[in-house]
Amino acid sequence: MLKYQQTATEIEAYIERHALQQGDKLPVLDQLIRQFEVSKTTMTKALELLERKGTIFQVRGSGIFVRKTNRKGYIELFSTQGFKQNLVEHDIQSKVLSFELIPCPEEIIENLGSPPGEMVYAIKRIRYIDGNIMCLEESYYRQTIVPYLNREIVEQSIFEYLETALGLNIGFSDMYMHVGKLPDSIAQFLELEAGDPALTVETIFHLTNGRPFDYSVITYHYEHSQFVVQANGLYL
Amino acid sequence: MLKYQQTATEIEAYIERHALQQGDKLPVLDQLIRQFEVSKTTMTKALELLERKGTIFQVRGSGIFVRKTNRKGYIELFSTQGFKQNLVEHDIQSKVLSFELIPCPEEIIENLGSPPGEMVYAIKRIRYIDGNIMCLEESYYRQTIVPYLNREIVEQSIFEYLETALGLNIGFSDMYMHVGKLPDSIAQFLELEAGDPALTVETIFHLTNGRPFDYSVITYHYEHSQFVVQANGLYL
DNA sequence: CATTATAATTGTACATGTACAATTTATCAA
DNA sequence: TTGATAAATTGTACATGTACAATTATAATG
Repeated sequence: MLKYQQTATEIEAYIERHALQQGDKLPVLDQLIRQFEVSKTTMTKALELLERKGTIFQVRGSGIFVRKTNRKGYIELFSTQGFKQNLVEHDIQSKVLSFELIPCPEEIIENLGSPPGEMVYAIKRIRYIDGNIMCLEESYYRQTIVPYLNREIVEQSIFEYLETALGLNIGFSDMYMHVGKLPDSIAQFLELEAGDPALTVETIFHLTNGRPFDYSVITYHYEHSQFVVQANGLYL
Repeated sequence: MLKYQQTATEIEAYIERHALQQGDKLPVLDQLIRQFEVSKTTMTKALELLERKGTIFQVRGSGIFVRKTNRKGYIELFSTQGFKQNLVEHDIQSKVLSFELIPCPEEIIENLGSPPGEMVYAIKRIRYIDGNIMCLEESYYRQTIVPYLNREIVEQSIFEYLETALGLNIGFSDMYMHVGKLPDSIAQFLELEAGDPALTVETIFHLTNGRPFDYSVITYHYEHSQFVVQANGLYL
């Protein structure tokens, strides 16, 4: 683990240990540097990371303050997959509806940039959050990049397997979101009525080297999912 | 404008000028440093900014590559307000339904952290994208921070006024999203039926110093809005 | 010709240091 | 007490430099 990531984790632990709340002030930068025994660069990067994550905000001339949402039960939309809720990890279960290795379907090719005839793992599963149906997920993994998957892995967290067991470096993703009426074919999986509202999120995941390896379509159960995003201005 | 922001803008111009496409390689770091005549720190920060923005991605040992979505017509969800679409700014119009200065309503107080009795500008407007109804927006601005607003400003871009005319520094925001069925009261503004699907986004905007100044609830027209987010892993 | 080992390329991590801008605190005048 | 002014505090911008890890290109080997 990189030093600035490690430092960020330690600062999070510090916040937790001291039970700091929204708006509470952290030690001054110089103090943090001495306290955690890192250089200014490293501390700055650690703080920047936490700022992007929404854990703190920094005010020049004033100090470094913790940032917390006061709402509970929201899913963090950008938790690099792996549905995390505010502070609390929740109980996520998966029921695998289908799992097969097939030639990449036409309509997926453009999203994954697959060469013709490439094989992909096609997985359909229902995901539960604390016992409630959260979403239906259909995902496609390029076998060229993910050489092996099995039903057991797919019942757990696929991404954790990719990162730890396969050592893949997940980089960035393009997400496309829209709202619409549920078609009957999907409604039945979510135990909802056709025509009910639904949020659909298509995501193309890339490795750090830019190669797309996973295309997924997630349809959320509108009653069992709400999202929080702690954003930082992009300016420019 | 800061040097690294300026540099980032110039690199964007470079990409545009050379008509670089998805996956095309930029000059190597050292070359960029010489070419744009900045230090390594500045160039790195500029590139990091563009990476967060989703304009490029960097691969160690390999190079810097441009990143572009191939889909058109999606609204960038995190364009620091000011609905921007992929590359193209679109024609945004606003119809002001109501504009008043009132004591902060009960249910808004907790979101804005207003002291009791504080006055807020309450604005309700419909926003059109290329002539189509995009969303209904209800927003509340604390008069303590935004001392003056008028109907004319509100018909244009409020945020631009805040930043340029008032010199406010917009920092970060908390967004809460959920999907549901339209109540009749809102459906009529969007020219939809009650029960139709809708995405509702509540946002609390803060200044760089952490003070919340704007709470807004936006209900999107499900047929005239879809969103793109180009995310970068957060790790940790 | 394919494979493996080696070297060159290229971006990232990290350290140190200077200057500065936004904020807060202290000081002083009215 | 109030309000302006100066000083101290504190984070950010920016420059330079070293070391290193991931990738790619090259050379050596069978």
